[in-house]
Amino acid sequence: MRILIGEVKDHIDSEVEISGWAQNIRIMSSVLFIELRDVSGTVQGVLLKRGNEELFNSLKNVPRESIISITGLAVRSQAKIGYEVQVKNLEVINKAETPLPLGVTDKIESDIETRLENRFLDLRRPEILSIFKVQSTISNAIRNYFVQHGFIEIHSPKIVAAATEGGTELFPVKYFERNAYLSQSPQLYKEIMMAAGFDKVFEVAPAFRAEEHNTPRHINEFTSIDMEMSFVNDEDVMNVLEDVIKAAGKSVAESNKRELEILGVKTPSLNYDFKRITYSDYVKRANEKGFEIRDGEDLSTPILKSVGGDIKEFYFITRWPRELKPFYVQPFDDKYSRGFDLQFGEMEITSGAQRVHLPEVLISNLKSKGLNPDSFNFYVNAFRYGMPPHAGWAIGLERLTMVMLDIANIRETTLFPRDRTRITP
RNA sequence: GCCCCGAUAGUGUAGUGGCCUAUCAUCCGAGUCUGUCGAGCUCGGGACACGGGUUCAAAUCCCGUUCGGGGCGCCA
Repeated sequence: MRILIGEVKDHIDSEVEISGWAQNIRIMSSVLFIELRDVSGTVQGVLLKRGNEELFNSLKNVPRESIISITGLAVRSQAKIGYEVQVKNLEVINKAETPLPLGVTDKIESDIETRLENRFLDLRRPEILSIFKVQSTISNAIRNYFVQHGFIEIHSPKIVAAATEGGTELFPVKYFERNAYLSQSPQLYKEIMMAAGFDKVFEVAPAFRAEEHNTPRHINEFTSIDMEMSFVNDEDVMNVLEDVIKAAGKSVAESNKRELEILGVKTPSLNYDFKRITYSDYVKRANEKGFEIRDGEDLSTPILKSVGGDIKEFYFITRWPRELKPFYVQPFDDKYSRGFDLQFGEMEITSGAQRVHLPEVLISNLKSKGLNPDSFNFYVNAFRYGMPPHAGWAIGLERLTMVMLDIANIRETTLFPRDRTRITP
């Protein structure tokens, strides 16, 4: 029975079977060492030449990263980690070709381009694997939170007919004899679920944005963690969001000690109240820092970097001007809305809002954004026959992973990023 | 979409008009060495993105193409 390499330490002085990638084979005149790696770690196998000549000599032709299975005695030794496996039986299951397009254990760092082109090799590196182990913890912690709080998980369509918000470009797809688009957001559908009476829903799914952006924080397909709740306002869902982020941080701190160590990242400590800063206050701070921005203008990247750079923690920007937010965001007064963003420093992690629930407000908002309410009938109709007040938000999973692990490029927190020019692998 | 920068062995780099038959490391191959190390040592292998131009002479200067990185806009 194969055990994980990480479990070998629990089987000292007994026989173990381990399988994985031979990341390094060091051969001396009469003894050789094989470093074997699997998802749980690495261990060294030792083989003496005496009595094993044939096997010993055959290993001289086994390239790095070949798949090998070893059976042998786990013993304490002078190996760096304090124990090793004395090889009794060794099977070369699948030889790797040489040279590797990317050295898995080389001390030389490859460019992100080379790494993404050979992502399966890049992902073998413990640091890179650790990023995605942490990401798994984050999404599961958030999922658990929702499930424990009575949310219903939904799966909304990703092929849609209409734009969601107007602003963002969509990817067109051929849908038999008609034109359709890839969904940029489940926004309209999760609101319809409030009209359907589901009360609290969440969805973890891809979102597609056809913007030709070229930045370290945008990709064209990302994972959106969406939620929507009925009979609540913007403040309520901000509180839920704060709880959710803290639950994720706590879960990472508890279950990813080894990964954080490998990544050289401090355990996320979220033992503070997330500040609520109004948009207008943010504008004031920007002006104090020498930017010339009037109330009503969008917050530019340089402003977010400057003002947000002073706040190296999670915080909300609330009460955005109505004209900067989509039609479905509930007005606060004539000028401002009940829309908010969750930021970390300069980075927008979440966008949320209390939503419009009265059909006449929705229609007037659509018109004032230059959209035709008729083309949103499937959505507006849901508001005509009993739509509760509701609010919700959407987290960018890759961005949340970035800020939790202090990673600068979103491509690092995406398994196979889809950016302006990359659609393979 | 606009602006800036870049492309040299499998990988990461040095190179600033002749000293380039191109540096170093890693890697790959051959040999050597009973123990922890990023193991060592010896020998060998492998590259100037593509197309055009300037020049006696181009990896190096100019133009175009392709690809990549970054900034801005936009957003998660």
